[in-house]
Parts: sequence; C-alpha cells; structure tokens
Amino acid sequence: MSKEIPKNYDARLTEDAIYESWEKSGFFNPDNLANSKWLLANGKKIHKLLARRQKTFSIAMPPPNATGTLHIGHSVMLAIQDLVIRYHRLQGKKTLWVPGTDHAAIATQTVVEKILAKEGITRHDLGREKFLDRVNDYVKNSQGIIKKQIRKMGSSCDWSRERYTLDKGLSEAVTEAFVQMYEDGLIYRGFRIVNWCPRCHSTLADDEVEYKPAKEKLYWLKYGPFILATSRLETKLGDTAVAVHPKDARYKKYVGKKLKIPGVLGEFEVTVVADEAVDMNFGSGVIKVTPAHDFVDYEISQRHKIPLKQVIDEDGKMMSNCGKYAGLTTKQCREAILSDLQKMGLIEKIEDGYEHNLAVCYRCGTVIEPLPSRQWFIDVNKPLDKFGGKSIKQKSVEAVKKGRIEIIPKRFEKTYFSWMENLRDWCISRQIWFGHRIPVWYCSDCNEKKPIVLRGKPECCPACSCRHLEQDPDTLDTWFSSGLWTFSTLGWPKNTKDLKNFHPTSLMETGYDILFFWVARMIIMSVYLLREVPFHKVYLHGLVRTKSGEKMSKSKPETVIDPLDMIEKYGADSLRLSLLIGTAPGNDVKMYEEKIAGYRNFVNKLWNISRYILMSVEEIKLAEKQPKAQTLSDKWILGKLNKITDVVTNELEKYNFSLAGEALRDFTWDDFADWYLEISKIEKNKDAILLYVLQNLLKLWHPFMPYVTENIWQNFGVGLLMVQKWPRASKMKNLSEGDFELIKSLVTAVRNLRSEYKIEPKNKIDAVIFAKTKLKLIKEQEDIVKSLGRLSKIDFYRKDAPKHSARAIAGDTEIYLPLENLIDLNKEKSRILKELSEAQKYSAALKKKLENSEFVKNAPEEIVDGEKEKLDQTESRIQKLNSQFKDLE
RNA sequence: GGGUUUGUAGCUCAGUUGGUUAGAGCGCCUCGUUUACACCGAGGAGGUCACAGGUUCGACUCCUGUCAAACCCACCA
Repeated sequence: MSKEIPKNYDARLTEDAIYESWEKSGFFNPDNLANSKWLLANGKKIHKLLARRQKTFSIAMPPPNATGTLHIGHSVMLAIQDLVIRYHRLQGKKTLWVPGTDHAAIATQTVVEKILAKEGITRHDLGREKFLDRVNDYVKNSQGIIKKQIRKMGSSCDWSRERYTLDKGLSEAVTEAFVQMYEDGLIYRGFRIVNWCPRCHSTLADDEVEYKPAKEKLYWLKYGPFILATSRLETKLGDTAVAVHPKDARYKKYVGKKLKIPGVLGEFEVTVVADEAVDMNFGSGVIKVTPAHDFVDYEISQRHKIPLKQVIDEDGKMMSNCGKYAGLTTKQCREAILSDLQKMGLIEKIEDGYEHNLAVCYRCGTVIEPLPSRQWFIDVNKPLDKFGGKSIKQKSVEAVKKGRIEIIPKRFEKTYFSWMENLRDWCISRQIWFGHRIPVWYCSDCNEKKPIVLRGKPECCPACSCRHLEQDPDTLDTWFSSGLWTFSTLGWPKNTKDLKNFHPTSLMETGYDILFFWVARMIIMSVYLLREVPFHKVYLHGLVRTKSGEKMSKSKPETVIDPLDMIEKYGADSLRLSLLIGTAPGNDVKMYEEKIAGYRNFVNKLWNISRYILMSVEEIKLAEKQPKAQTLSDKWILGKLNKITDVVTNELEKYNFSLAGEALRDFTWDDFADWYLEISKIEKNKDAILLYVLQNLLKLWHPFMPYVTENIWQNFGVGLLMVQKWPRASKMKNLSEGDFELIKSLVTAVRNLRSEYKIEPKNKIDAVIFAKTKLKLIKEQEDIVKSLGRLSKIDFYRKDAPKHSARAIAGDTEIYLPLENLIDLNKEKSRILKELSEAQKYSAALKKKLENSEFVKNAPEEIVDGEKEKLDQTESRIQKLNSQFKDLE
C-alpha cells in the first residue's frame, strides 16, 4: 500500500486546521479529559486511561497586557508552557492551562492617551466614562489579536476558562482581597512621600521606578555658614533643615541650632540636625534637607521631627507658596533661581557633567517627582495574629525557604529573598482612571472622615445615614489584581470545584524580569488570602535577544523578530523548537532567522522519516506493543528507543527541556534515520518496528512540536495524538549495543578509506577483513556492511594483507581495501604513522595514570577498570597499526 | 557600593552531583550510488574549555584572584 505524501512539509497548509480539530475535541478542557461518556461520544478509539484521570496539573498563563500584540518573549512562554502542559496531558493527568489577559492599568491608559493625543484631545476632554469606553474598545480589539496569536503558537489552553483581570468575578476577588486586608489592618491610608509621575499623574510603586544615568550640572551654594551642593536648585524653596554627620567635628557647633539662610525669596529658617545618612567624606559633608521632595530627606525629617514644606505640585509645577516662581515648571524654576542666585553672589561654583541616576517612570520615561501625598498602602511588616505574629512578608519568605515553592533556576531564590526582605510598604493607589476602583466611600455630609470600606456599594452613611457618598476616585495598582491571578481565575472568593482541584497551581512559568513585579506579589497575596502557596514551582526563562545580544526594541524595528512572520515562514513548530532547544533555564536566548530555519529543516526531516515509513509499510496501523527484535539492528534500535524514552522523561521532569530535545533529535536523526532506516532497506520486513519507533517518536516529540506530530499521527486513524499515552521504556535485556557499534565503525572505516582515495560511491570494491573473534558476528551482518560500505565482496579468510591496499582498524578487526594502482604506499605509511603516534601518546597517558598508585588506590574501581580496558584496546590497536605498517615495507 | 550571570570550534550554544582522546546546530572543505528527504546523504578540517593560582590520584566541572561582557538591586547631596 502506498500513500501520496508531499515531499516537503508545509506548515502553512495544515496548522490552522489542526488547531481547530484540537479545540473542537474539547480536550483543552480537563473536565472533558476525565469524562468517559463524553469521550465515547466524540473520540474514535482513545486510550482508556483518559477516563481514569485523577491527578491534576495546572498552570495559570501569565496574562499578556491587553494592549498591542504579542512579541517573541510571549512565544517563549507559550512554547515552554505548552510543552509542559502537553507532556502532563500525555502522562494522563487532568491538565488545565488557564489563558487570559491583564488590563495593565497604566500601560494601557498610556497607550490610549497617546492615540487621543494624535486626535488632539486629552482624557479630561472626554471625561471618565467616555474615556473608559475608548480604553475598553481598544482592549477588546487587542485581546482579539492576542488570542489569535496564542492559538497560532499551538497553545493547548482551556479557552472556556479564559479570564480578564477586569471580569466581574475577578473584580469581586479584588474587592474581597481589599476588604479582608483592610479589616486586618494591613491596608491603611497614609500621607507620605511617594513616587509621582507628573505625566501619568499618578503614584508609582518603588519597583515601577527606573533609573537611567544622566549628566547634569551640580550647583555649589553658599548656604549660610556652609557650602553645599545640589543638582535640584528648585527644591531650595522647600528646605527646612540642614544635615551633617553626628561625628563631623567641623560642624558640631551648629547642630541643634536654627539658622537664618539668605534665599531668593528672602531669608528662611532651617534647623541643623545630625544624621547618620550624611556621608561626611562626600562633598562638603553638609546637605540641605527638603523633606517633601526627596526620599532620604523625608526619612531624616521623620527622625528629627522636622516640618515638611511642599513646593512642587502634581503637575510638576511650583506651587503658590513659591512667590514669583509660582506656576513655573521645575526646569524653568531651576533656571530662574540660578540666575537670581548668581545675581546675589550665592553660587560658589557650578560643576558640569555631574553623573548620577535619574529616576524615571517605567512606562513613559518621565522624570519622577517625589512628593507627599495621601495614598493607600499595604503594611508588609504588620504582625498578624493569624500567622502567629508573623507578617505577610515573613510568611512569603518562609514559603520559599521551607521549600513549599521551588524556584528554577535556584539562584533566583537568593534574589527573591533579598527583594522580599527589603520590601517597604506597598503603595497600591493610582490616580488613573483605568483599573479597579478602590472600594472605599466617603460621606460628604457628616464630618466623619473615616473611610467606609464595604464589599458592595453602601446604601447610606453609617454615621449620619445620609446618601451623599462618594467613591474614592483612585484605582488600584495593576499588580494588586494580577497578584490574585492564580486563584481569582479559578473562582475565588467563591469556594469552587476548580479552586479545590487546581490550586495551588503546579507551575508558574514566566520571565525573570517580573520576578518582583508579579511572582513575589502572587506569593504575598496567596499566602495571606488562601493560606497556601499560589504554585509549587516557578520556572524562570530568559529574555530573547538579537544575534548580537541586544535587546529587541520597538524603537529599532530591524532588531525585532516578529513571531507571526516566523510562523508564516517556517511554521509554529520550528519557532517553538528554536526557543526550546539550545537554552538553559534563566539564561537569555539569542534569536535569529537562520536558527529557526535550521529547526524547520529538522521538522521536515521528521516529516520525511514518516513519509518513507508510511509509503513503504504494507499496512499502516497502530503498533501498541513493542515488536520482537529479529536482527541485531532491531535489538539496537529498540534498546536505544527505550533509553531515549527514559532520558526524555527524566529531563522533562527536571524542566531540562533543552537536554530532552537535544537527546531526542540526535536519536531521531542520527540513530533512527541515518542508520536504522538505511538498514531497513537492506534487511526488509521491518514494518512493525518502523511503525513502533515512529509512533513513539511522535509521542515524545509532541510536546515540542505539536502540529507536525499530530499531522503525521492522523495517518493512523486512531484519534488525536494529544491525548495518547506517554511511552514507557520497557526493560530489554541483551541489547548487543557493543556488537552493533562494531558494525557501525566497520562501515565508517570503509567509508572513510573510500573517501580518502576518492572512490565514487557507484564503484563497488572488494575488501579483506581480519575479523578475529568477531568473525561470526560480522558474517551475520555481512549484507549490511557490504551495502552501506559499497563493497562487492568481503574475503574473511585471507591470511596475509594485500600489499597494495588501504588499511584501517575497527575495534579488534583489520580492514584492507585492495586498490592496486590507486594506492600510494608512502601516503599509506604516513597515515598509519600519524595514527600510531596518536595512539602511542594516548597509551602513554593511560599508562602513567595506571602506574600512579594514588590513582589506583583512590579512584572508584569501575573507573580504574575502565582505564585498564582503554589501555588494552589502545595497545592492541598499536600492535595492529605496527603490523599494518610493516606489511607496507 | 551590594549581588547575579556569562566567557567552550569562525558563529549560536549544550555539557546537573569532578573520571569522555571535550559535543551539537549553522558555516566551511571534498564527494555524491540509493525515488523518504538537496529543508538531503557520506567523509573531513577546526578548541591548551578567558587568564593565573589552589584543592584533588584526577578539574571544562570545585575554591581564590585577575581580565572582559551583560544584567539586577541600592542610590550620595
């Protein structure tokens, strides 16, 4: 029976249809995986195991921002997670992968505001409601694109459970979390200095601030009796103190005094304090203290009870208390003050090119203005009775320390600890419109300023019973809601079946760049709200970079590799392989088109292996049991298959995707295609084994490249590959691996000599082999050796070496190819001499090792024995080389 | 300032508890019989595993230091 199969695999023609058949099958949904009735109705012949699924495996997909499109970084996460999910599904587990999107508050609002700016309007022109309509429209559109892209990658996630952080259920989770934390006294409202982005018009959490190096001017001021430096002249208007180091003898006499300092708005008073935060060896050892606009200064002011004077407002402009400077931007003000100070002769000197780090907003790059503001915070250090006096921070550290969460690779645990241990109170309120509104109301009638915090909207003020309630205008930090992701997606706060079955999730897989932003916050939230970890394992992948190691960035389009382009050109399987193989956990990956093309070649190789088998077998059928080995090569390939099955399984269990893939590729291409398939053309009648190995290979490869394997599998007509049973290695005895290796090296040696003497493959030649103890073995495999070595006949019984011949040694055997006039005896001699000297060097090294009594004494026995055997082999090789050489004289 | 990672063949990278005559893919050179595949096959060249010490019978692998590159955290006026 022969089948028409195209010579080259064309991913474009098949991938979409295959995805559709997976999706239609319902098997992305774990409920269907366990429902035997459902299976009987829809599947053809599906393994019984499906009906008995007990164990679960779950992953919450890190929700891409509902803005824009997916980039290659998303492809990495999808490739890895889908691999893991498919592997566990094949292992027979109830496997759930929950997809979704994140509203990404500031990021999304910023994008839409930019679009509005092009139309010449701001969000204030539209008003809150209409603006949110615009944002929601935008989000809907981009969610559509994202979902399509996730499907294109082949992701087997359960679309019926798809979630969005602003969904009703998830919003209820957010409110519930807020209320619980408020009631436990973990959430409080405080007036303090925060990171403020004047463009976003909002606070930012500490880790949403980025630092970039900048060169600025450093101004040295005459400041009463002091000389001190600042780069921010405009903050002088908010100075309320001067600080020196407690041990600094130079300034001791001023400490505790109040001084009048001449300034651009007349004299002002500062207190001189002594504080450890000052470095007496840096600059003049004196700093001016502006508590309202600098974090360090704020802390100093707290310690010494120094008043706070705000001079910069939320637009980044000077406030009305700044006299003639009021209304200027900080930059304008700085210049104005500079020229005024110069007129007054208060500038000592100006240093140019002062290098320091500028704090900027991680979303829009605007310079951060620290300023005091009334905001909501989470107290991360408050001891809680329910945790035996421990704080949520301590509990979160504990979860990893006690091994309830394992981070892969392990080195990131250290990073996690140091971040968590240094965590300060988390500012969770944002002054933007897009996001979860803070569930807090205030009464505008009564004087009761106490916030009203309820799970639903309050009917009336509990104090004065009026109905004039206003909700806090602020929204919550986007990470507050995504911190709940692993359980809010499963129905929390309701006590759902999904929550019971699938939480804690089995694995969190994400880039190391959001370990702090997200992973740490999920741990805090889950540990506090559910009293359990959100996931058992965290696998962190690296960033995708260009071939030269740069970050791919939108500002340099030529550096960006668009996953959809690559899928269109090479297929999703090739893209996936290029992201999964040749990488190590947590290490960055360099990506470039040639790499993907290389894997496309491999996908095509697997296609052609299958093509050959399907076209040559008598009957295409399922080979469920391991067939009996008839020949040496059969034993060898089945033994190797068993071995590789174990290797792949073990490596996947250890999250070593790359090692699993490499081993599997080597087996597929080198062992199976290049040797066994070729031998199958000689020995014939191998249908059962060919089908068996192929079918196992398809299963083993499926998690890596689901499309092409599923495509090929469809030839067997037994349902979908994605829900078959993962292979188990059978224990085989008598693998005869060494015997087969000898045959391989015989063939290789012959090929080598042929190549050396440029004998074209079409010229079959004779050979003389001194087979020694291996005579029986080689005679049994004579057809293979002859065919693969392009030999017309082999003489096993000749006693003397033919003089004019090319010679080689394979194991214990000697090979002679009589080539009469082609042979250049001198060339032969020098080749043998070269080999001889290499062998002698090797033998000398081995001897030296074995003569070392320390080695023999200390090394394990099997190592010593191994070295002895190597020495024996090398010695016997030397002997043979010598005799071959002598023959030539 | 504190921390992490990386440095292995021309390029991209594997090498998991210390024992291989150091591997793969791409690229390069030579040759192409065989209707699975030229997105292929056969053969080959190419590395003192950044450098210097140390531990050890034995180091690409462990320790210390140096050099180079990248990143994270903190941030000093």
